[in-house]
Amino acid sequence: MRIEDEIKQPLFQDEHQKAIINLIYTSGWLQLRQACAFKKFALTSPQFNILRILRGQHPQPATVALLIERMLDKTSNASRIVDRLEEKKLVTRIVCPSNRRAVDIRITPAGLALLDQIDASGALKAAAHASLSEAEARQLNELLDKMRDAE
Amino acid sequence: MRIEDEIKQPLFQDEHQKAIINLIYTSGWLQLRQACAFKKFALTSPQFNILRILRGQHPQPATVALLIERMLDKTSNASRIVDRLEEKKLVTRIVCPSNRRAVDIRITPAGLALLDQIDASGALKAAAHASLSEAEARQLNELLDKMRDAE
DNA sequence: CAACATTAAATGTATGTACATTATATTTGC
DNA sequence: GCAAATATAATGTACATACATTTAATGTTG
Repeated sequence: MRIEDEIKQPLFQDEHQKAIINLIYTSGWLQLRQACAFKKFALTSPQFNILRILRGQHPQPATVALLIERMLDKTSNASRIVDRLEEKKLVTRIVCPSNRRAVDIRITPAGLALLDQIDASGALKAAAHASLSEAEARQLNELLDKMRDAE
Repeated sequence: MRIEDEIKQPLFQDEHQKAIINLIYTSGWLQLRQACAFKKFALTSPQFNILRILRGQHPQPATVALLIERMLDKTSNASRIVDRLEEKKLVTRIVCPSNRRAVDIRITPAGLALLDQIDASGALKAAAHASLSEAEARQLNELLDKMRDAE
């Protein structure tokens, strides 16, 4: 369905304005689908993202600073998302011995097992393979990268 | 900059996965720019969106249900965003006389004046006219619309 | 080495999001 | 006409976001 019909706004100032609205709307649409997929595993999207970064580092630890650098939303509050993961025993937090200001965060075996389970469920694949061809997905990537080139 | 470099993840499962990540990342990037533009006017993005819908209705009122239908993020809690706008005297809330379950929400002259001020500042134009040509913006709109056609 | 600056994370506060529940008002069916 | 169903918004709770402030450790410089 065209964005005009989705949000019942028949007119936009121009194609750029429409693209902005469309982008934000489509991102929200996707994130809702993802959140729904994670819900079965009692995870939120940001929690999943942090777990995934930690798996990428495993068995090396990550600091909060590294998590922030790699997160999609750079300004979110990684400390408190790690709090939730720690409560669920999916990660551990240990003061870094070589720099006691930093904290080493590691994914636990339970965390790794949960990610495996999510991978196996195919929940993410379903959200990803919308109805674009590979060529169209590539074209979309190029346009988005270009869009962010503004200053 | 390519998404691989932005989030320092050199490899993706496939072009679709990458497009998903790229889309969510770019949407966040845009929303941050917009939020920054609104901050000068002491508004948040959802507050601005609701004010804009109310201006579209003016001088007719809108109900909460209508706001939800038109908002970009359909699941957000319109009631509480209207609370904030009411505190700032940018909107009024009056129980609808013909259906006392509903509430008529209207933008005030102060609200209209604020939107005019934001328009005049060109804050939104700057965020919108990223570095895409008109043809590219149109292509982006087509790809996004198509993407949402999944089931 | 002591005073100051910088770094790393945690915490505080206001706002927003997601979803369930509640409070009224209205409609519907008997 | 009244009980049950439905409609409409508000409220409660957990989590996340945005941004300022605080706490503590480490670096730097006179």
